[in-house]
Amino acid sequence: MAEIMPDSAIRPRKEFGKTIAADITHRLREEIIACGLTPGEPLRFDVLRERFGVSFTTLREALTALAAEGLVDAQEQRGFRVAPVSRQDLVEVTDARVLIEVELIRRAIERGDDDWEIAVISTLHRLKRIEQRDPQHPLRDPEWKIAHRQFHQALVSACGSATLLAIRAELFDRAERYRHLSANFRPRPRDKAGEHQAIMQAAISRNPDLAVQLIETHIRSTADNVATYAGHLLDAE
Amino acid sequence: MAEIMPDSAIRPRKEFGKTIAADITHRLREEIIACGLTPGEPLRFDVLRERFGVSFTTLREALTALAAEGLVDAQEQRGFRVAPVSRQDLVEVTDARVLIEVELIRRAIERGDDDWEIAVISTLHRLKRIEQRDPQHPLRDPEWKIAHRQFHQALVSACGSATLLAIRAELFDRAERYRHLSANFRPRPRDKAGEHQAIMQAAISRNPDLAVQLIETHIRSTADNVATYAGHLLDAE
DNA sequence: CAAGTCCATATTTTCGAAAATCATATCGTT
DNA sequence: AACGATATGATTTTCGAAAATATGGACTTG
Repeated sequence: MAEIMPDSAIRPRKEFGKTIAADITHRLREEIIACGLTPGEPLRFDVLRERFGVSFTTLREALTALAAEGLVDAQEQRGFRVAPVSRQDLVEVTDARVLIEVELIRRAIERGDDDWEIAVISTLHRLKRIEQRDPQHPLRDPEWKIAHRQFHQALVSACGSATLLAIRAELFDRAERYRHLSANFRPRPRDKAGEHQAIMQAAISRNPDLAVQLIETHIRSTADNVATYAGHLLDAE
Repeated sequence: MAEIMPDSAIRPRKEFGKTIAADITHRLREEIIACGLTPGEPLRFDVLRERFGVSFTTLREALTALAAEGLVDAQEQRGFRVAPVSRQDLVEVTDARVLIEVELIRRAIERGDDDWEIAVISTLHRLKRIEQRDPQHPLRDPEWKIAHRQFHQALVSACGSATLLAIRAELFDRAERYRHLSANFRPRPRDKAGEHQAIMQAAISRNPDLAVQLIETHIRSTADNVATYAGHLLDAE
């Protein structure tokens, strides 16, 4: 009973954005990234309308925006569906991330000022504190996810290019969905805390070559993990 | 009289996409790229509605999609406007294009097969034929624009990453808008035909280092040209 | 039995009215 | 006159009904 009750009854209309459409976009994005909606699953208006308590039009706007981000697949005249996953797509996202993130970390190390250093250090600090709380399943902890995202965001924030940062953010979201996909099957997270610490130190000590190498390894090994433990989900489509 | 008449009276409803929204998105995109709409100009629903003969909702969907592409600026609760231009943005777009296009041309040269070679050669051939027709103002010729776009697209098409190709396409559009911006003030186009020919030959003869160098020069010199001849428009904002 | 056609239903897409929000002008107060 | 509050008009945003399109099943035909 309570599950079927529309959100509008228990939730304020606008949480994240100033418009309902922006709000729904945000909530749908989070849900797709967290694999609360299965990759490839059709996104029917009736269902979503009931769920979020908004109109056709507003939903359409949100879905259109997410389609542009690559999290939703728009099939003209045949509706929308959650973007499918595949080995090929995982490889593409991983390669694109490495290409861009490597460049951005170089620029950030070159240009970063005191504020940047402080942001990197403090976001890592918060991430570590949250990790102590529940070292088992970090991806299930919304706060860990936010802190993790903010640490990686802080690392490259001083790169000087809003354009590349926006592209990076989209790719990060798409990669995070794959991490969630494999989270249930992964035996135990590897030593991420140590990796983050090493990346932070390479960045703060202005060692671009080391930072780049650590970041690339970080991204690729995460993707390898996904391919290993969620392989059956990637081939099924 | 005839100018004020809505498009719906003289134009089929759907030209490019299967849905009206996709169609409007396409037409608005072309118009923004061609600077038929001034950078920074507010995009009022009443005006666009009259012009394109569609409803609020459909327009909103198109504008949302273009906002995700970076051609439109969405100001929540205060409508949309054509994305502003600036020196900073031009530099960012140029740098991002170089970063990505250089990588893609390398991959394409490595992986391209016979079909790729044929596509590169034939798109260049068509571009040259069109250039002979009207060597004065290529950017004003819609066919030249399409051929030019298709040649550059063909060059990287064999890179193997749909993800990076999509990002590249967005950046290409944003850069093309800057070319249009300066087109009216540029005294005379430099030897683009020769540059394209050289790039084609470097690609077909599988010389990645040369191709990369030529592409980077091609992109940067075009951007420099824009900065020179449209400088007054970039500072004004 | 395969393949095509037509119809009924499910679903998406589009529309214009209505609600919400913002921008501007007006007025009153200090 | 300067400032803040408030009302008014302009504009965006949201909604649910209506139109358009796709889907699946029953029926015919070769």
